[in-house]
Amino acid sequence: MTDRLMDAGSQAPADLPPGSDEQDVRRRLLDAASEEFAARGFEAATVRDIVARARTNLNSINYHFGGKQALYAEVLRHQVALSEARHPQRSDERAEGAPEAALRAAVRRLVRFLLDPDSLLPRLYALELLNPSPAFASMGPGASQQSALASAVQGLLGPHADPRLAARCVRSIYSQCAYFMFVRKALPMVDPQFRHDAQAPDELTDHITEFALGGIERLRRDR
Amino acid sequence: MTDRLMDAGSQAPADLPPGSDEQDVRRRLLDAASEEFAARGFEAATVRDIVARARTNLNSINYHFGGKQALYAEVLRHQVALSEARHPQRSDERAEGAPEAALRAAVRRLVRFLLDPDSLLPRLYALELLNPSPAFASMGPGASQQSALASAVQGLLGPHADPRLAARCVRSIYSQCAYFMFVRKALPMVDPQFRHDAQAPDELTDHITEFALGGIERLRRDR
DNA sequence: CCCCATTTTAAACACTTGTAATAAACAAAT
DNA sequence: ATTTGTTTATTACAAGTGTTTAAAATGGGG
Repeated sequence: MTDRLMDAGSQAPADLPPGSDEQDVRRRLLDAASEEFAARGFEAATVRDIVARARTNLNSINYHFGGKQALYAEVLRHQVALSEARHPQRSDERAEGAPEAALRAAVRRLVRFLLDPDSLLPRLYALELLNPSPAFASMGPGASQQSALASAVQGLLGPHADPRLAARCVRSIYSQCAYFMFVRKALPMVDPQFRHDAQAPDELTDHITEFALGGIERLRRDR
Repeated sequence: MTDRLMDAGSQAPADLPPGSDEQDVRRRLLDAASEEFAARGFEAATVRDIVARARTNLNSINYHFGGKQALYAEVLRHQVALSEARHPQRSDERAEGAPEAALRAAVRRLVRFLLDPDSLLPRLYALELLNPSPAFASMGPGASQQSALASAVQGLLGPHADPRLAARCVRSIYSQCAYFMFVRKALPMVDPQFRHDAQAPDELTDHITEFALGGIERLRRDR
């Protein structure tokens, strides 16, 4: 009956000394589950595969997290935190400089995040977008990503622009980046000539930025 | 032992008279499976739910199609054929007229196809893109959709344009359309202000076309 | 040393899955 | 009317699922 959630206060302040004794299994479980969920999706991923990858027993998930669903929710939170640490909001994105630079910075951050081969979040996020689960709300559906884009677009369109036009432009840019989040796995089949080099993110950033600058400029003139 | 595939020659020429006697169950199965696969994905969809929806028995799938996978492959082919009938390649898309008109026509066709609420293909296609199955190749991964776009972009960029630039522009346009194919289900959560009216496709077409014309024009000047 | 809370194992459970085996119903032709 | 080939219906099965139960091990304070 001693729920795992209750001893967080009794042991949390002193569980680091033994080299992450308590956190060890939990961490391994979190990592293994992240990979399984990202690779196969929530339903297709099995608790047996997860515990095998984490080198622990079948009951661990229920003991440490309370079930498969709770583990999944924790995985989402964990990966969001991880990704936010790896792609911090840089200071120059909100800067007052040229709107073109702000747009380029926002696009670059988005592209790097979505193409980061070491992050499992884009895949998990894409799966959730295609098939939203109750845990989706906890990810704060990409609002932070689009906010930087929104202010840059606002700067380019001018303060008196139609907000709906601005929203459409933001979506036009965001969708070009998000595309790779969705088709990553099928990219060789649908876009065989796409090279996944180290410089791919920068080339992509340049193209999307220029394309967007042209599109925004034309729509601004059209009124 | 009498395989269903063998009597296609012996009964096919005379199975229509009794009001689609033979085709009836098969058709119902195909329709039910299309909806289940589109709603839940291949693995999550169960043969029991499918046969229940088709108002037939559990063995029908194995008898008429030979298994769940074969049924799925048939569903993909069926839906592709259905969609191609509903969205025929119009003659003015390849016309020699103004490249702007060609682009607008290609975008319009793409948007209408992807936003068609009565077609299950976009969902099935999105599922396959996110998680390609062996049956994915049989869909001819959207090549026909992008070819119209490609020729329009080519016409706008000029005959001496860098083919890689043209490919990037095509992808920029296609991704803006495909975005809705992926996020349709989560649209209320990620884009609450998007109205799914009857005129939504046309507004979308206009915006994407103008945005793309501006982007292409800028990239053409950039060289 | 021993008790006790915590954690780890291991086994079992109840349920669902796709498919195979088998039986029943049906329709048409001899 | 009976036989034959085809379709439908029912049942059974083996494998896999998440979860529960209960036993074993662990590791510090009394």
